[in-house]
Amino acid sequence: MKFQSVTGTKDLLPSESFLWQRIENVARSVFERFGYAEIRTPVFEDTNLFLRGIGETTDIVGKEMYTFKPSPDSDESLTLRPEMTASVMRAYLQHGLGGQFPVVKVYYIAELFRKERPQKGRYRQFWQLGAECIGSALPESDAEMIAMMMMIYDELGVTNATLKLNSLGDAETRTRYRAALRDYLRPHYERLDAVSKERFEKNPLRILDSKNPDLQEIIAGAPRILDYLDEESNAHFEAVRTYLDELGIAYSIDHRLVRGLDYYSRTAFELVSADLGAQDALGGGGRYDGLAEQLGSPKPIPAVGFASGIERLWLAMERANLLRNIPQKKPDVMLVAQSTKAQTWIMKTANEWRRKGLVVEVDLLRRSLKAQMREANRLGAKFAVIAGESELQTRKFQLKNLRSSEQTEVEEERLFDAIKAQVVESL
RNA sequence: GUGAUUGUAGCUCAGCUGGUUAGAGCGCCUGAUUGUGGCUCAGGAGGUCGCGGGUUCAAGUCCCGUCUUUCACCCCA
Repeated sequence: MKFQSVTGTKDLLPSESFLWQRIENVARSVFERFGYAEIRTPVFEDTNLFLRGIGETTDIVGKEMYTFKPSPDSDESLTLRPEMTASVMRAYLQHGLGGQFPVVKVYYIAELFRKERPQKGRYRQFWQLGAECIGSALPESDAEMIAMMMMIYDELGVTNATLKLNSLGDAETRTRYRAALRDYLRPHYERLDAVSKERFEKNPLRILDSKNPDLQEIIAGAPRILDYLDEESNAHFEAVRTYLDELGIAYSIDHRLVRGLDYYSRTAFELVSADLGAQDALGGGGRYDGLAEQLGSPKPIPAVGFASGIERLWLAMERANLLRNIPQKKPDVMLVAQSTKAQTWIMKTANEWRRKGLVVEVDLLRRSLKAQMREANRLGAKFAVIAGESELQTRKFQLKNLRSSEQTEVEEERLFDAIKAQVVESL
């Protein structure tokens, strides 16, 4: 084969696109019930936006971004977006949305790009659905964000998953905690693996994430960030928990759920699926009160958001057998022609009926009557109308119900209503 | 980026230690009724065996490279 899709990218074929649409429709429906409006931003941005927004030391910026120049001799550097939060905040600041609305609530369903080695549920071009709530520092917005995310999963039927919750406190909390964690780990330093040793200096919080079984004992004894929370963060966290309890949303505290970047604060959450492998995070999010300032805002702007990988959501639904029950739109009727003259009648009639709202199929290959009937059956059409010489003369057509196999003769002017009535009935 | 793994018809796969025209199921097409689907039966189309080198009298089968798939690591904002 001469051409194929590039490594880490995937085609969404017609046979399954309706499943994808189902996920999108459920998500949109929930977002809108929460009063969130869609935002669409360009797929590429000034590279500096992500350098500032994500942090220059991270792997993403270092090796996982698709960065390019608009022209060979340009000084400009552009990057395909590896995430949405920076873009949304940029748009918020650029258009002064905060000046028009005290709280801005937006959602997106967007494709993102990261140059990672592909594996299960992880592609180089992938889709996320997510939301950002900008302008409130209060726990109500955290709780609402989590509730919204959970409602989407719930309505899609994804229930075999655990919501993990933690609080990162404020910047000072993390400084104190990081110091405490290093103090704790220092006596065990020699027992750490190479990766953890490197993290010890760079980002000791990440050591808590290590999957190395030899380290679990050490990790289990590590101090917990929740014990280092400042008073306000603690109150905030308690409030979020109370709201979740009241809303009937189950969660488990996971003090190992951490985020390394400085603009994160307080609430962090993640939904982990039991049906997936190593890439088991379905979605997650948290509070990022420090991001706006990093992107040049003169004052801090509190915000909270979540994002969810659609490919992984898909995978989880597949594993849980949830994709099988999603109905596919089938044709209401197939118009079957038996001669060239009938072909003309069919073209004309199909067009009229489609205008009036029916889903009408017509054979485009001039196949035999038999083949057209077979096609009607394969497409799952509810009815077939057979038009041949005699029908055109008598203006009475054969109407066959392909479910019951009943066939009746119907006058031309009554055909549409006869089909319409039964199609509506069968829904 | 590291380590392993996969690649034969549209799809899922078989093909023993290298040996004649590469097979099956499903799907697709045609017919069994010159005006009718689903079931059954009978035919049929469809394959550069990922690609490029090499070894050999002979390679889908062995070797090397490359691309791709998958799994894990790194990382996951």
